[in-house]
Parts: sequence; C-alpha cells; structure tokens
Amino acid sequence: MRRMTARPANAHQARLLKLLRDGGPNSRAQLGDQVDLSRSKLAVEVDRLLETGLVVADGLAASRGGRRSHNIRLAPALRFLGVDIGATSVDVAVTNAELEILGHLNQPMDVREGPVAVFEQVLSMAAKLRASGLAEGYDGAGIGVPGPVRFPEGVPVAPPIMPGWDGFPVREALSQELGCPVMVDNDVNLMAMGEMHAGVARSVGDFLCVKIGTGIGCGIVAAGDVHRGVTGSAGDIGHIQAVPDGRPCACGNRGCLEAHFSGAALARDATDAAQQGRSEELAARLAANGGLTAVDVAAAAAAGDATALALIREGGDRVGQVIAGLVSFFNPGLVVIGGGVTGLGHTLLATIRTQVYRQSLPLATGNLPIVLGELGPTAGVIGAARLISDHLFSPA
Amino acid sequence: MRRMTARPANAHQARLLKLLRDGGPNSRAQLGDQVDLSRSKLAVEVDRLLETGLVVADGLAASRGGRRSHNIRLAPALRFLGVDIGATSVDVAVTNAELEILGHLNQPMDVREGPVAVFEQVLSMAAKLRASGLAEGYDGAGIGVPGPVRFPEGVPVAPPIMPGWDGFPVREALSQELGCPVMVDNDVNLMAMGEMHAGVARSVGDFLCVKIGTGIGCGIVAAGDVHRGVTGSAGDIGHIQAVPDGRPCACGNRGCLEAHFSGAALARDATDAAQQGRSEELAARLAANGGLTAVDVAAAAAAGDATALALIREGGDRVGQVIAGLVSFFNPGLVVIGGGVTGLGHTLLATIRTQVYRQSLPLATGNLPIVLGELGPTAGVIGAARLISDHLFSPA
DNA sequence: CCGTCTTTGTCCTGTGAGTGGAGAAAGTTG
DNA sequence: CAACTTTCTCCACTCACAGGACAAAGACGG
Repeated sequence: MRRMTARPANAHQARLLKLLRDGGPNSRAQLGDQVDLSRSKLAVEVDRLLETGLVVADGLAASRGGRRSHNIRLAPALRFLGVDIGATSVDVAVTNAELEILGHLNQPMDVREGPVAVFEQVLSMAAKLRASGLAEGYDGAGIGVPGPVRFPEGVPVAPPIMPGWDGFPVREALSQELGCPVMVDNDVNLMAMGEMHAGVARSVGDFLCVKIGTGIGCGIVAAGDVHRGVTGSAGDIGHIQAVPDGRPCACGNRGCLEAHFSGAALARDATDAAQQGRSEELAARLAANGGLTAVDVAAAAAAGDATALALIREGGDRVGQVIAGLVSFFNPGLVVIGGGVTGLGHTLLATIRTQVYRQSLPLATGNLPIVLGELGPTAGVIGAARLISDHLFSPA
Repeated sequence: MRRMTARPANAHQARLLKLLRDGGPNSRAQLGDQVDLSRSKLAVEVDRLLETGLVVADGLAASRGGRRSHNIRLAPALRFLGVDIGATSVDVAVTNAELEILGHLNQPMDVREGPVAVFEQVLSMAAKLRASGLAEGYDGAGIGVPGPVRFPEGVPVAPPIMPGWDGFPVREALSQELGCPVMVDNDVNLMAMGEMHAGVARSVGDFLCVKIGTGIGCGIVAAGDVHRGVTGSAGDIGHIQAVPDGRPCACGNRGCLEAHFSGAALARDATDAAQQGRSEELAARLAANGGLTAVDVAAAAAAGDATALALIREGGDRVGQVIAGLVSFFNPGLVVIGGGVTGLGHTLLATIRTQVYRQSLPLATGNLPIVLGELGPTAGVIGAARLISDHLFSPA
C-alpha cells in the first residue's frame, strides 16, 4: 500500500499545509488572506499541492454573496500515529492530517521491560487500530519516551527510569517496522506540543508545561518552539533540590523534588499513612485494592480525608516552590499542569498557585495563568502527531 | 553633522553587514564563501552597500596567488555608544562598527537618583568621549539598565532597585538627546550578548550568564537569541528562594538568593564579621576604609583570612545550588559567571562548580563548562553596542 | 621577459519566482 | 434580467538570481 510520498517543495507549500492542518479546510481565497502571496502565485502552489495529492479539493462551500469557493483540504486518507510511552502504560492513537484523534488505545505496560518488548506491544496496538478500519497505513509516527532524547537522531540517552533504552535507535527501529518516517521526543515536550496545538496553550508563545506522573518533568516552549537543551535533558526538573537534606532519591542525592512529590512518592506516602493508622479512608482502600495510587489519594481527599488532603498540600507546596523559581527565571506567559496526578485537581492547583504567587515577583506573576491541561491523556499522542506532521510538512 | 542614515535594504545586505561586523574586513570572494549567493548577486548587493556608504572599499589585500582582492569593510566613521547603567556606577564606551572599544569611561553613580540625573551624567560622558576625538557623533546607542525592560518599547517596568525609573521612556528620551536610534535592555542580557559576541560564549547557542553584582541576575540565551520572557523579567533569579525561612529580603519574602549572596549581602556579612571580631583582616580594612565591599572580602580571602573564605564558600554554595536547578531545567551548553563579585575568583568558581556538578544530573553537567566571563566590565557596553548594531543592521 | 596558472571581479543572458490587472465563472439581490 | 460580489484563472511584465564567459591582476617557472 503506497502512503504519502510527497513533501512540500518549498516554504510556501509548507506554510499552506500547516494552515490547513491547524485551521481545517479553507478556500483558496481564505488561504490567500493568511499567507501574503498574490492570488496567482497562491493558485500555482495550491495546484502543485493538488498534483502531489497532499491536498484535495472536495466540493463547494456555501456562497458568501458571490461565486462559491472550492474547499481545499489535506488528503483525507493521511494518517499519523501518535505514541506516548509512559512509565507504566502506553497510549497509541491514530489521527488524520488535521491531528484529530480517530482512535485511541491505552494499555498498562512497564518501560523497564525494555524497548523490544514495548515495541512489540506498540506495534500490535498500531495494527489493531489499522485493523479496525481507521487507517490503511501510517504516513508518519511520533513517539514520546519518558526520558531525555538526542533529538536529531531520535535516540534516548541515559534515561534514569528506563534502563535498557540508552542508545537504542528508537527512530530507526520504529521507522523500519512501520515503514514510515518517525520522530522521537521526550514525553513532556510532546504534552506541551499537544496543549499548544489543541489545548489550553493555543496561541501562547512562551509557556511551561509541568507533567506530574510517575516522575516530574517540564516542557519548555520559548517563542513557539520547544527548548530541548544541548543534550536533550532540558525540563528535567525532577531532581532539582526541593528540600535541603531531604529524602534520599534514586539518583543518589537527597531532597529531590521527585522524591518528595510525584505519583510514585505520593503512593508511598499514602501507603505509609494507611499502615500507620493515620487515615481510615486510605487504609480501607489499601485493604480493598492491595495497593494505593494517586487516584486513591484523590478519592480520599474528595471524601474529606484530612491526611490525604495534607499529603496533597504538602506535595503541592514542594512543586509550587520549584515552579515559583522557574517562573522567576523563565517568565512564561502560562503554566500548564498535567500528567497523572492532575486527578488531584483543584486542591493541588490551589496550593501550587499560592506558592507561585507568593514567591515570585509581581511582574512575573501579575498576569500569569496557572491552569490544568485541557487534553488529559490525549495531550501526548496529539503532540506526537504534531511532531511528525511538523516534520513532514516542512520542505524536504 | 549627518550620521548613518541608510539601513540594509534586504536580508542579504543585513547578513553581509553582520559578517563584516563579526569577521572584520573581507574581500568579495571571502564574503561569497559565507553567504551562499552567486558571485554576481553578491557583487550587486555589495555595490549597493557601497553606494549607501554603509561599507567602503579601502585598498587591496595581499595576493593569495592570483589577483589581489579589494578589502570591503564597514564604514570606518560609524560609531556606536554602549551604556551600562549599574546600581552604583555607569560605564559608557564608544565603539566602531566592528564593536571594538575605542574609548571607555566609568563613573560612580547611584541609580536611585532617578533617570534625569543619571541621563545628565551619561550624556556628559558621551560628550566627553566625543570631545576627545573618538567620535564625530553617534550612529546608534545601546543602553542597559539594572531591571526588567519592556523590550519593544525600551521602557523599564517595575524595577525594584531603581524606583523612579518605572515607565520612564528611556529609549525615546535618549534617542531625542543623542539624535540617533537607541535600544534598551536589561544589563544582564547585555552582558550575555557581550560574552556571546567577543567573550567566552563565542559560537555557543545555548548558555546562561549569571551576573553577581549588587544584585543577581541571569542572561538566558536559547538558540542564539536572548530570552526575555513575556514581561521582560526573565532571568530575575535574585528572588528565587535559596534558604527556606531564611533572611528577610527587601521584596518582602524570606530566604531570597539575593538576600544571602550578592555584592550587597556580602558587604553586610563582612561588616558584621569585622564588628563581631571574627576576622582581624576584615576589621582592619573596615577601620581603614570606613566600609567594606566585595573587593575587601576578596583581598582578605587572598590573604588567607578564614572568615572571608567561609563567607565566599557559603555564598557560592547558595548560588551554586540555584544554578544547579537552572542547569537541570535549561540544560545549557555553558555557564558564564560575571559581575562585580568575580573578583572573588577561583574560590567562588570552585564552590559553584562543586554544587552544580554534585546536584545536577550527569547528562546535563557531563560536558558543561562553568567559567568566569572574559570581558569583565566591558561585557555590558560591548553587548549594548551589539544590541543596537543588530537593530541597525536589520532590514528597515 | 613570456606564457601559463590562479584568484578576483564584472558582464550578460537565461530561467523561474512573483506581482498585478483583466476578465471569466458562478453566485446573490432587487 | 441587470447590477453587484466573490472566487478563480490567465497573461504579461518585473525582478531576483544563477552560472558561464571573460577581463583584470597577480604568481611562478622557465
């Protein structure tokens, strides 16, 4: 089965493709309003895109008082695969060229099983989505992994929570298996791109996206571009010292943010509290499920459990303090909170806000919204699709 | 007296001007090797620049085995004014178009006297430089102020240490007085630009430039561009919490980095130590000068005074800890330490390095140089000249 | 001193990108 | 059915740019 072979031949075509991706179908006239090209030149470029099959003209739009326009849209058969590998689960989704999710699967998994096992699972999920008729094949795939990535090569480097992935040629391997171009990035960066494309960060050029899941990371967007740092580890805030001489962390230091607040730390704290008899609510849940997660803490807090609330507040204080520092440093226009623990909801958010607004200078916080992500678990896969589409919709 | 009136007419010309600024005089052939234009097109653009007077052809270069080339250089009469307003002194310098310092003045001053008084002083210094024959006039000026700046307008906003400057139209006022274009930025950003142009950060795209003077700030360069944040307060790290429940700070919080280590804090600590009899060395200097500054502490430390050394180490630990967090977050390729307290030299640097290398993840620090700035007090004025030249050497 | 080679710079022509206007096509409205 | 709008196409003209031919100016060996 032949998939997308063509790429935009020049910057104009790339621009048009991205406009159609982000703005949906458009007439030639509407496109002309957005690109600062003469109508004639625009017509030429659109015609060339039509020839390549990247875009199609389907039907006429309603008249706006004159001749009806032809709708130009991205080829409806284009399919992108978005993969978001977390520490304990995988998300795989198919999107169309406008990055709308057509189908989405989520399965539990352990990254520590290594790339081979995980890839097998990802490929079977991709095959299942294809088999269900959502895609005849994939024109490109984006994949996020929970660790630093050498971006140009698409290779994880020194990932703390996923040993066995270090140096594994993710991009190349997946590209081989799927038979399409692949781009790899850190999962947090993809979440940021997702929220920038279709979530709360639409049309925000400078923002931070803090993802609190099993670990903690931060996507950094400056002037509309993701900042990845020189070795791809930018945003790795989990090991910033939050508590002087605090708890020992897996990294060898003490007092790391991640050791004091993250999905894993919260679960451990809750279990301790339950076992020590400090919370009946949590103890009951522990007995019922045989284990506790952030979800249990959220439920207990919602039920009014004081211990659970205290845990959330304490954690929120830690994260808030670190975020306050980052806000002073980076002066973003928006802070997005996402990841697994967003189930903790308003209590967490309120605590973080209090810390940030109290500790950062008014000039930096005066007009700074701190909000929860809008897309939840789909942020990562949408970001992944966006990543590969950005790549494919650029001149070859 | 007529000054530079022309601006590059297109991106090619702008590129050529910047090449000549950063690389010095060049032949057409050498320029051609750097710009990816045909020789004919290049010749046309160079001719146009010659017509405008922005560049001149002066003499022939030595032969390299064939016809001798004509030297093309930026107009030798072009003069930029670089102004660096600190908390307690002003630096003013004249540069040629290659941003080489032709004359440099430094005078003590107190920003708190307000913009009018300070401007008077700056203008008289600029006049003195002109009178000494270094410049017939100024083609542009860059100015750095020790506080956040709304960059597009060139107006300081809510600057904590310089009340009275809030909202003062620095750019417009100075432009009026000098009769040339002016650009305004934060002093730390200009230091970063200076080190990027002619100092240790040459050809580094992502780095941090920490300036420790009366206060503490950090210049952020991402992908070769200064990141200023949405309100111009990016890099304002002086009020990041360094010590939980630490010393009260002028900003109203406790434990701010600036309250624990900066030129001002260090002077205060040293004075306390001298008065409490903890250091004979410092006490002697206090008696001799009637006051202490970071310079005294540096001298005492150099003389082997244990208390002075301890003060430096303690401060270095604080700054190092904060920098460690920023390194984890931003993943720069270089950290430059500059500002008044660089006189503390190797002791300070060693302490900072220890903290950063100990607290940040190996991937971020593995190949991370942490060095002192190369330009000292000239970094700011060179950065200022670079700022305005970047502006003037861009298409109008 | 002279021919050959190298480097630098200029000139000229062909190509393709891009603009802007004329006008055709396809509507709406009165 | 005429007048007006909006959309799209066609065409002629301009300008940017590449690339080759060629002139200028020097090095170098014989």
